[in-house]
Amino acid sequence: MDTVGNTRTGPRPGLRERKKQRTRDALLRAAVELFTTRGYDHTTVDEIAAAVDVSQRTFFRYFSGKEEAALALQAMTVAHFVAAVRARPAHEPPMEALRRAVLDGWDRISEVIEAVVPVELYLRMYRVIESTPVLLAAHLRRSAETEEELARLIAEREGLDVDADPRPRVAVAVFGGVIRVTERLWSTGPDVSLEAMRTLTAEYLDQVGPVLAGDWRVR
Amino acid sequence: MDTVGNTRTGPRPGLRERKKQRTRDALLRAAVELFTTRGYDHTTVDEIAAAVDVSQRTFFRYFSGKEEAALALQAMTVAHFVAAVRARPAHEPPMEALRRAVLDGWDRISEVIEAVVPVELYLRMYRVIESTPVLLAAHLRRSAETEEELARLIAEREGLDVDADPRPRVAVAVFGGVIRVTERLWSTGPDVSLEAMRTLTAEYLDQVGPVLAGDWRVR
DNA sequence: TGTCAACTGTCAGAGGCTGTCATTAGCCTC
DNA sequence: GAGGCTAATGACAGCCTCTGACAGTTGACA
Repeated sequence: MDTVGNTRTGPRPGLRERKKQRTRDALLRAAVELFTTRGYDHTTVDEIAAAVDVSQRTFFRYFSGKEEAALALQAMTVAHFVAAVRARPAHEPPMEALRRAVLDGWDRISEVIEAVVPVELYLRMYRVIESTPVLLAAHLRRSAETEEELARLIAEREGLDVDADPRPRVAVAVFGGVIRVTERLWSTGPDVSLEAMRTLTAEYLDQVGPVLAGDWRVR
Repeated sequence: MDTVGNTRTGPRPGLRERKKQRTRDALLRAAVELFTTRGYDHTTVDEIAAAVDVSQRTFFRYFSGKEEAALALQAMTVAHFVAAVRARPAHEPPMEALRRAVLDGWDRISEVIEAVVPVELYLRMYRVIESTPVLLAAHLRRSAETEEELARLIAEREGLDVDADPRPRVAVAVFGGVIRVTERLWSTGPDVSLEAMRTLTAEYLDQVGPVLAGDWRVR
């Protein structure tokens, strides 16, 4: 099964495969639905399984744990983001490529998510993640893994050795740091629209340069 | 009780307090000892409690969970780092203050840690954290909290409003991003000496400027 | 010294997660 | 289309983390 979970392509699979896909989708939907209404901590795996009329054991055959179910939607968008970076023209400077890839990602998010759940639900889940300590922690760890992948990707683009030249990892770390700030501000702020996320991201990325200039008091 | 755990100052406390401190230290030592030898996942709370001859319930009265015990040493050094930033002279530019505070932190780490466990054990524990998914996740979440605290601190230094001016948060995010890269490289690399950590940190922080310059191929 | 409050141990139980094994249900061949 | 093969599932049993409740113990302090 596709780890990321919802790539529907190729020839029509057999009944068995279709059934599995349906079960997984149903579990994911039920989980997100419950998480966003009752909260992550107040939702038990038994409840999720019961909502889909499946045994608890089966839930754990589709998801490595409660956590994975909660982060599955995120994983999908992240995968598309990485693909977008990979697709950027080679002549773009690294930071520029990363910047355009995220902003593009936010623009295309509906296409990716809507196949499984309404985007609105995805946005609500995003806030659950940000406000639930264990989920935030897991999310940050995954972000670290993504950063490693991106660093290798950037190094390749620029014809560098990731383990010899610090710049790819530093670039991605700087970028990732800013992205995480915007994620948190957006999810705790008043305007949770996609447009707000876009402008916030762009605005904050623009601040990296000024920040390095020593004296901030002169604006 | 002090959350960070091991600030021994002020007048000599009563027998009860001293006993509590001893129990906590013993639990922490036992935990770290077991984590670094058997590994975090293969150590149960029962084993830690048994090693100190205390009930499992008591362990949970001193630490909110297994995780907190594993990150307690880290928490101590982080607290000292934040204090160091606070102590930097006001005329230093933000990034400079942060940089000097970390490097200072590494220099003084023995003074902070040695009161509880040998530094060597601390360094080994550091690597356990970095190589244990759940611990790394928790560590990253705490780092995010620290960043928020630092952002407020920097904003205050510079006479800015954290919620109005993006720069404090961006600065800290950039800094934190680089620090985390060095942490990971160091803990997975061949040379785990303190000196290696110091030079790695300095070297990588120096790369932030160059990274933002567009064309990397011209070195 | 006796009372109070803090600390501890014991017990019971919820919830996440795993191994095992029997049963069910697609799939494929003859 | 009957039967064998194998993947998927359900049903337990059990480990581990963590919490609440209650009773026993031990410093602190008048």
